[in-house]
Amino acid sequence: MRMAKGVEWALHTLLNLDMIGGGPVGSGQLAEAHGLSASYLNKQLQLLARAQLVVSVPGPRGGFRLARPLEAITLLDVVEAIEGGTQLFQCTEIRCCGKIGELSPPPTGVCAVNAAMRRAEQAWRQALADQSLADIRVELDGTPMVRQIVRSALT
Amino acid sequence: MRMAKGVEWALHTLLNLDMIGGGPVGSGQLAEAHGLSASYLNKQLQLLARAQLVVSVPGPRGGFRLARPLEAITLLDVVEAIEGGTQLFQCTEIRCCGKIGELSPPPTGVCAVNAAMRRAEQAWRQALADQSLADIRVELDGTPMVRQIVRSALT
DNA sequence: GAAGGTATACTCGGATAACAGCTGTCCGAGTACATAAGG
DNA sequence: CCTTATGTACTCGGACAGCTGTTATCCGAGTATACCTTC
Repeated sequence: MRMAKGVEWALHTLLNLDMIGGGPVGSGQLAEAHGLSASYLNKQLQLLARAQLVVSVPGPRGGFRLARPLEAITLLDVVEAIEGGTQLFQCTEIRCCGKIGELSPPPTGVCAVNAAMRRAEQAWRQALADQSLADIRVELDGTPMVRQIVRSALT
Repeated sequence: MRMAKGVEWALHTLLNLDMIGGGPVGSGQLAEAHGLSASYLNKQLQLLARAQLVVSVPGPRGGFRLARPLEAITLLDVVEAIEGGTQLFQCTEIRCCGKIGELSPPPTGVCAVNAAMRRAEQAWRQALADQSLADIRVELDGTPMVRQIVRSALT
């Protein structure tokens, strides 16, 4: 079980978009900034656009720009935009199959195993929702001249 | 991103092993209990045996039995036994690649994005570690005659 | 009748294919700009 | 000189292969049991 690489790409790219500020930036430039595949990064940016985290501008001088300030974008927003809203643990209801399933009466409540796993997953989602990209930007600002580097790399 | 199906199989199977109690049960019987593939469940049980959650008994009348009471088995134990101890978010250090990587000085601390994702993952692992299989058994005991059904299905 | 050896059947254990989803790439649709022609 | 039509180049957007990891299966190694032979 591993998170899609696109999540990492999206997070760094969103931070770069904020560092630049202003007009839209093409996926090609954003990819060169970190040595990524432009086409595949574009795919991830399309997912972010569908989730309304960025807005896409077609045509020359087009590209992507942030749809909201970083304060209004949580880690959960990005993860769900890239990965989709699916659950980590997907209950197959095997309690209803096989000999035990045949001998048991039709279950009424939620599977106890599923409930326990969802509780843990909920803690994860909550921790993701509690951190915004602005919080990460604060840590990044500790390193010197980040903004200048990003701006010179993306122009 | 989806958790391996084997985690669900392992959790239900561990609970069944406790309901039965006593002697070892073969993977074939455990698989029939929920209509699973015996060979593949056996693979998962081998992973549980390596993690010392169950002990395997070879030969006829052999099988698997719990190595510890359910109180001493957490959800995290099972997840890590099946999935391995790998992180959900694996940082590729793309901050060191591309134009930004070339222009930036060699980074000293941990990547801020990675740190934030690990914090959330830590919350998940903690929530998994806080729940033992005995807690799930308590919920299961609410449903009537679970033990009799499991025992009659596994004999 | 008892002891020992042997064959057997049943289990785990690991090595081997089949499938799905992530990863990466390509080409078409659409748009803003630049250019050139006409009034 | 200003306006307008047109061509062009650059962008997003979605459709198309490749590859890693999960899912599923099969066969060999090892052992307790049952049986048969022998004393």
